[in-house]
Amino acid sequence: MIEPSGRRERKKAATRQKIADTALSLFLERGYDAVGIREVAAEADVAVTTVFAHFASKEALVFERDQDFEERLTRAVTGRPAHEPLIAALHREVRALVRHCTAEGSAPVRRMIEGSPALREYEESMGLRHAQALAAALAADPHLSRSTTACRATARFAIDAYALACRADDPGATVDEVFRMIEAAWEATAP
Amino acid sequence: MIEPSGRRERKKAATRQKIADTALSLFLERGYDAVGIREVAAEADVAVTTVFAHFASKEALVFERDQDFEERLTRAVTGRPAHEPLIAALHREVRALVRHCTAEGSAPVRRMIEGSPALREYEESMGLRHAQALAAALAADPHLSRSTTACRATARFAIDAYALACRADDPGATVDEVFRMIEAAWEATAP
DNA sequence: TTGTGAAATCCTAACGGTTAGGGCTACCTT
DNA sequence: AAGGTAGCCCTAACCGTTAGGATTTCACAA
Repeated sequence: MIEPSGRRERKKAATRQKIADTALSLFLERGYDAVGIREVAAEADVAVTTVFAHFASKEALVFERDQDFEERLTRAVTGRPAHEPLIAALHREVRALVRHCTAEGSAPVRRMIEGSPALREYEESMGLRHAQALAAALAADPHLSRSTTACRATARFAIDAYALACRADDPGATVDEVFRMIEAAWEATAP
Repeated sequence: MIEPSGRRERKKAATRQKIADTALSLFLERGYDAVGIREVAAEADVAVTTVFAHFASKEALVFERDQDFEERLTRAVTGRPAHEPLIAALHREVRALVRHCTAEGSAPVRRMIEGSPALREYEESMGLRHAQALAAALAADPHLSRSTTACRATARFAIDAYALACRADDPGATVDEVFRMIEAAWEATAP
């Protein structure tokens, strides 16, 4: 449990970042399917096994920030101001996440994801994991005495809102509309 | 566009069924990951390429009835009695589907699915496809003048209900509870 | 009946993601 | 300064999947 202090950690992080950057730029340049793992490794000047030491799969190279996403989502619940209603906090955070993923610079990445079934599928299954984490956060909140089922359903609904909005013509409006539905669903579970 | 009359169709269906049956029984016997496609093919006495002529992937061998599922779901909407409210019809159908998948004999299959990340992921992405089909059916219903977003969200919520219920301790109660939420969400979108 | 086209199947070889095995080097700790 | 180990490397392989092209089997019409 000791925190190793320095160079090794930095080098590891640098290697990871270099792999992710190299991969993304190759993917964007020539297409996700057209670039192989062996090629990514060669271009990043590491061994294939090193790539898989840092990323669990080829798809994971594209969703480097996965971890952040989940943390932001759960923190939006656990760390919200004492008086703020749950759904409002969730709504705000999901809106921010959607803005992030529909921002100017993200368009080519989004196009790439939509263009590859493997990536779409992977993104969905990430959403699943995030929904589970969120459901756990909801269930742990002492201010919300709701059933496990209500927590799980609400968590999935929130992820649905995100997924729908990222692909919608008007992402902002979509988030708002779906959250009006979620609000009603949540109210319906009040004890 | 001619309907070929008989033997060829029957033989093809028989081959398909034999492959699916062989695969499922091998998977249940020795574990999904421990059985390779080459082995399934050998045991079913067909070529590997024939397996893939009938099933798009190894996972698809397990979800043979995929097509039925989607049809039942959309038909529950498009074919409901003229007076029956949408959510009630959906609720009824999802409850039936859940009962089907939590029935006595399905337990080993469920266990196998839950035990393999690849299968869980595949099932989720099937759900996605079904949600899209369902959303299209909702959008096409002339009696429900709701926004595209409302239709898409409701479709995903319904699939969520199914997914949650299949894994819940009390599947029936879970379906009912989540559908109370969906009902409220749907009402909130009334024009 | 037989010839013809097409569908279903087969075989082989390969491709691409992924992992096991085992070894080397550089860093951290003591 | 020495030992231990984390991070990295190489090679060879496994497994799902597909391309290519040959072969069989059936449906249908001449």
